[in-house]
Amino acid sequence: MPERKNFIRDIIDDDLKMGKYNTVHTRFPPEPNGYLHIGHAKSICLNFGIANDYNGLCNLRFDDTNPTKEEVEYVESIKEDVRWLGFDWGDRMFYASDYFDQLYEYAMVLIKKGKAYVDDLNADQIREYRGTLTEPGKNSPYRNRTVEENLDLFERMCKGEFPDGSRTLRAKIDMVSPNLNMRDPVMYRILHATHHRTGDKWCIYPMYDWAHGQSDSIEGITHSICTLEFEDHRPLYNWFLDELGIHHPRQIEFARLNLTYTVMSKRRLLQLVQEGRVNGWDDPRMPTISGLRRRGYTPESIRLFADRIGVSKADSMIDVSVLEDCLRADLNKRAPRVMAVIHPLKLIIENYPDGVVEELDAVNNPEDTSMGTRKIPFSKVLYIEQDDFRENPPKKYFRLSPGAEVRLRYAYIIKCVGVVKDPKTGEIVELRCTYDPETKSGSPQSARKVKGTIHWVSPQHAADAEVRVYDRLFSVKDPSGENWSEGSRFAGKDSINPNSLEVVKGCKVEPGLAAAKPQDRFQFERLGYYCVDDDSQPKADEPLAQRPGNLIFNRTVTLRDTWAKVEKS
RNA sequence: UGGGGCGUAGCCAAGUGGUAAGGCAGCGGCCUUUGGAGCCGCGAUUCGGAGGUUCGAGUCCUCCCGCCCCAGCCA
Repeated sequence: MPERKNFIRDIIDDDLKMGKYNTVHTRFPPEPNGYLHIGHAKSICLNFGIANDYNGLCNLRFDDTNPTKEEVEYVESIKEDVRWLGFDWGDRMFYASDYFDQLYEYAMVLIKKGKAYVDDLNADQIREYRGTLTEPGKNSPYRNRTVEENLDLFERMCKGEFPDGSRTLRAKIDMVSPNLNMRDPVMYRILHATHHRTGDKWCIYPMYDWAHGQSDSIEGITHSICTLEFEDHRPLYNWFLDELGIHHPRQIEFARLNLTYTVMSKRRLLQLVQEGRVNGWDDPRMPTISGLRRRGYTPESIRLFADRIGVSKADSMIDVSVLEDCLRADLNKRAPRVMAVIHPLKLIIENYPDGVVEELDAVNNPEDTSMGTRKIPFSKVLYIEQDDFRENPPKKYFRLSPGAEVRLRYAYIIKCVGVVKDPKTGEIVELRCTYDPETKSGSPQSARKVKGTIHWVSPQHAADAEVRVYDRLFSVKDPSGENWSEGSRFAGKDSINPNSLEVVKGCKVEPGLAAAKPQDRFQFERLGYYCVDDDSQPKADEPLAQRPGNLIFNRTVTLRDTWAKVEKS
């Protein structure tokens, strides 16, 4: 299989060669406190991808050490997203909470070794004692309690004898270490909170730093891949593992993903949801996996993206165009072509007989002829895209204009012979055209050169649809740099794109689309890729055929539009 | 100004002492019944900078500059 080389694989190759490990076992360890986003997808593809390529295994583990922020809704969504992306954790779905008992035993080991102590300092005092980046910390007055006293106090913490925040269990390391993580980090805090899995069994909960490395160790992880900000924590994880004398995974850090015109922190995404900036975690404008899915992205396109962007330790900001191109590359090969008119303009073919309907042949996918052909109805009255007509065409405009000829895709060559306007508003309401009967698609005369080809739909046969035209959520490249503080109304500072969603009703799509189901993806010829939104789902008691006006498409991504570029310049 | 990282084209990213891959974006052209797709061509005398080692340096050494992360009882 094609392996993408990167520094992580180099390290693994080396470890394998040196015999440090003889298998590869990775894990994807999300905290169930929000929905997964495209940045997590990078990590998922990395971890599961490496496991696959090295014939190893990858676990799914929920790092659920903070019951105040975690919910089952999130664990369900995470499982769905990982599965949807195409990865399988087999029977290896774990929770850090599975290890709470073991972690407690490990803590006892450290206490008995004199390497951990119960501290009575409160949060503020701990901060004061910690020192700063440039000043050393100082020892807590409780640092030298006896093992017996620590054992007793820790057991009582666990039994619930003390209120939240009153005491902690701390590792006894080095209060003057230049690495703040080594200044006697907190291992346990008292939290009388109900955990989504362990209920009220515990009222002390392990800190991430205390749980993570040991969880990896317990699972026999060989390569613990995480993001850059944990680089400073590695010495601490190593210290715990060494003091405990247990299996030692190798931690490797990589740079997290940043994408232009969006944000990638769960905190910001949560804020967007809570402030009603978007319609939930799966809003098609969100960079969440569920949002991308609803938008019409495919798992293949996301995996391709992960592959293309690579992995390194350099902070980076990937242009969304890379993501969009991955999608186009995938959908171009697979999406059935279809004709749809989003902003209809009526067109009458004056010399076409009344009442006649022709069934024309159309190719379902020129990139894949095995997808066959279909029939589409053609008649005297048609709709075309408003943008495909200009009364005063600019230079190089290949479409329809007064006196000009254009090809109707799969049909005939027509010529515009008249423009009908609303006498009051001056708005163009109808085009009068003539067609050349000799130019029917496939006939010898149809080979005639015409500048442009446009798409169309026969309204008397068409299905009605609503189209949700999505654009980027933010209008600035790096919205994380904006002021997100409460009350700052960052939307008012032009950082949120006011046109990120345009709902267009009264669109006409070719008749076959009436049978489309949610999540089906199509290419609307000459426009872009669209997918059927979940809102199209008929009510439970409503037959699929009867959902007038309830066919909703999301614009996933536009086609490359070289004309748009030309016109702009 | 403590500690940990990172600097190769507009954005990513290969490169592991032997003469700068690839992708996206951009720009030309060809082709086309999607202004789609496809195809062809164009960009780094130079790798943050300056010195040094070497026959030879993006790769090794020294110094300097810039950017990111760390002072949660979050993860």
